[in-house]
Amino acid sequence: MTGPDIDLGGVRLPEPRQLEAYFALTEAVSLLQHHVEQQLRAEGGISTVQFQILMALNGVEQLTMTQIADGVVYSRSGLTYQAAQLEKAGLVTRRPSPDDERATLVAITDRGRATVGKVLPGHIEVTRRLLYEAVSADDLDRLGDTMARVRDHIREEPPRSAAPRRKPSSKR
Amino acid sequence: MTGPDIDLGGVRLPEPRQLEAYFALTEAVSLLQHHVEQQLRAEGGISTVQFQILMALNGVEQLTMTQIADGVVYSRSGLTYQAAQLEKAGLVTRRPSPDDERATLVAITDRGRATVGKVLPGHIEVTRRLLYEAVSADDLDRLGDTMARVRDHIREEPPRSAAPRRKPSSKR
DNA sequence: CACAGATGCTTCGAACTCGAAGCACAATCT
DNA sequence: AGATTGTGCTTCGAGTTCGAAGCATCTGTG
Repeated sequence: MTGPDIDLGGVRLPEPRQLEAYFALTEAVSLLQHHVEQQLRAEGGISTVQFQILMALNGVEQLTMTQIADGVVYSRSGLTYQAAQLEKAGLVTRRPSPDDERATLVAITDRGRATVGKVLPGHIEVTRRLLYEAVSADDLDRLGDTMARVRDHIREEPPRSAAPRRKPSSKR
Repeated sequence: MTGPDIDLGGVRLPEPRQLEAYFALTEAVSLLQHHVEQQLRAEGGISTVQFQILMALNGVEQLTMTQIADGVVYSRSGLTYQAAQLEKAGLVTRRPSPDDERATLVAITDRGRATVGKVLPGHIEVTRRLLYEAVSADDLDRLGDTMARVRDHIREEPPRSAAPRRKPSSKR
């Protein structure tokens, strides 16, 4: 996996190709997300996070806050805030779990489902126009495979809250 | 999340493969950016945006706010805020352009360069561990090509909400 | 030159975000 | 059981973000 890197002043820099891939990746996704945000706000009055929460709830009966947070890359407190917003807008309901008094069960309402239905076409249209249109079906497949692998790889990362191994490891 | 033939509000969704690619893409990048954010904050006390701004300024002598904004996906007002933060921290300088009194010229300071140098190794390490490690050099090349194409494609998009090319109605 | 519109940036208000701290309930230990 | 530790979520404060509106300057046209 580790290609031949350039050693420069003790810092191993990745090859230009690697950097290029990384920058293109983050920039393209930023641009994509920006357009998506606009569309969701304009057509449904919701944010991307809210849309993601609604999508997570759409197929299932209900989820706890923790279960939602596991699916969405988001802070717990931020999720609390957004869940409150969604409840205020009548798109979800919240109630304490009967099994565990600490847990909050969140469920999507008919109105929430309606909002998803109203916003989804435009969302798909945007992604189609910006993403699918730019790459071949074949490349898109490969892209999906690669990013799924990256996603799983990062998910498997150990929590780095207490392991700052700060060692240049004198291998010179 | 649901079956193969998803129909919400009479909308036909793209192929599952396409959706999978899109979701994997956004999720993986979100996870990656989260880790990057942590590293930059911990080792250099700066945010991702600030890092991007510094990186944009690193090679050149100076840039206007607009030029920076063109490179970073970010709102103008947000850029003003962050530039003020960076100036307060002594990492950049700001001064009005001699050519155009409206324009603000931003330049990185030695201290700014030092911060970049301090933070870059860790940044590279994180991307290596999370991204490069998960995919083969070959796939990474392909990924870079694809995302560069997507980026350019989106950049070419007509600014649908930014440029009011049609406002002939009433006089004011 | 006058002046209307464009351009570059900042200010403003409101909304959003995060981590730390807090609260209440649950599980585990002795 | 009582005490201790863990878990699920919310609250809180500080900082960040955006778009709209505002200000100053520039440019094009007559």
